[in-house]
Amino acid sequence: MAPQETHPVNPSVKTGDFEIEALSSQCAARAAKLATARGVIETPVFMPVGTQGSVKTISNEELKSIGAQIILGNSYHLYLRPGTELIEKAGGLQKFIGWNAPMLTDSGGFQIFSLATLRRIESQGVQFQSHIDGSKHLFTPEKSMDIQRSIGADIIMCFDECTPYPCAHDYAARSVDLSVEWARRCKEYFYSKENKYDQLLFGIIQGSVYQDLRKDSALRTIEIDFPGYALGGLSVGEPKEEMYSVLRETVGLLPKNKPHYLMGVGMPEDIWEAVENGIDMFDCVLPTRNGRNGQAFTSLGKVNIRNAEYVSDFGPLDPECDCPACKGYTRAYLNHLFRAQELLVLRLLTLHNLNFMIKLLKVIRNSIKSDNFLQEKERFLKQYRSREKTL
RNA sequence: GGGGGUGUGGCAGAGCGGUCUAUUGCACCAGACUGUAAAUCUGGCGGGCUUAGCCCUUCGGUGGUUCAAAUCCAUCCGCCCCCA
Repeated sequence: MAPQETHPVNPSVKTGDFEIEALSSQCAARAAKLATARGVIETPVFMPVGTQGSVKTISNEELKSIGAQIILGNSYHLYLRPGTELIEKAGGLQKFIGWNAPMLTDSGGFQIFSLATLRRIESQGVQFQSHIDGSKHLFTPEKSMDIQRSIGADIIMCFDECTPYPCAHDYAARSVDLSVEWARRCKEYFYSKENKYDQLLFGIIQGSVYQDLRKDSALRTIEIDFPGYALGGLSVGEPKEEMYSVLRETVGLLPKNKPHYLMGVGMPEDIWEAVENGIDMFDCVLPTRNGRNGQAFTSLGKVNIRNAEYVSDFGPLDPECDCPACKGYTRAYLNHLFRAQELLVLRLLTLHNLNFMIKLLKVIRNSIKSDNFLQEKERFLKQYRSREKTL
């Protein structure tokens, strides 16, 4: 394969184009195509998370084989290791890891939440103490832009503060001010330099679970103007109803002709709910992390493959699934592998879960195009919840 | 034949007079995980009940000493090591 000399944008498609193919007549769901420098993404889409430049346990070929269109990387983690210098030397992250398709990087904003004990928010940015060696690193909006420019993903995110749950209203309000100001700085700084990889910079809406703050954040972020908008600070521990209620009130405020990305979500039921309200893009660690922890998402609900009930269950993990784990192996064997701590099971469950999510989004997309989204949602959820344990 | 050691809950292994249903690890049984500090974490793990508590039964067997024994004594049974 010949190395790419410049960014491989297809000259016939303008990066950032968001072509809506179908709108549901029943709700705000839509099916669309988003053009990025390294390819067009069909939405709604699920994006596997590969924090350190790798979707844990899964090869690029396998990702392709299950239909992954775009994967995530993370600024904080990749900046610490292997470092932006090396990634630049390699010709960008995609070349470095051998993924010749779209990528998106998170800004480090989530680490403000997840590494709360290892950082301090200051006026200019956030002082992180490396979880690897304890060294200190100041992340500013400008720094995050520099990192993400070096990494070179097709979609990059504004540096924001992902607030925790619960979060007091006045804190959340000040945090919205901060994230809006940072978004302004991100945009200004990012476009002050050459956009070498033709990257798309998305803005992020915050405001915790408060509708007034969400609205304020949305309007002010839209005012700055980005090619795409994300909802952040959700699925951080709040009750589902809180998240759903924010979705109902906030997604409608976003420009209809631009992609809507719900960060960090999620569970199958959350994804239906979000698409119904107009979300186009999702990322979540659940398929990969839960897979490694023995939990599979199946058409019949969640399955903890470690459990005793599967010791001699010689059926497939998910009878409706066509993934390698379901086609070639039994629940009993997967259970055995998990008990014996054989690494194969981590790969098989991860592959299955990712396949499940990607296929789910395909089903959702098709249901929008055939305009029976709500019926499909009901059908899916009924089956998905059919074996839920009732007490 | 002589000498020494040891037997604890599924396994390994602490405890060596009261605070012991008995540390810990493994195994086992469940649960959690949502822009990844995660192949991780949490809970349970003798029996029963009116289950944030109460009752009963456990530390090879038996019998003692003691107000009180997994812990001390005697004896029986089993296992291990060294010398001959």
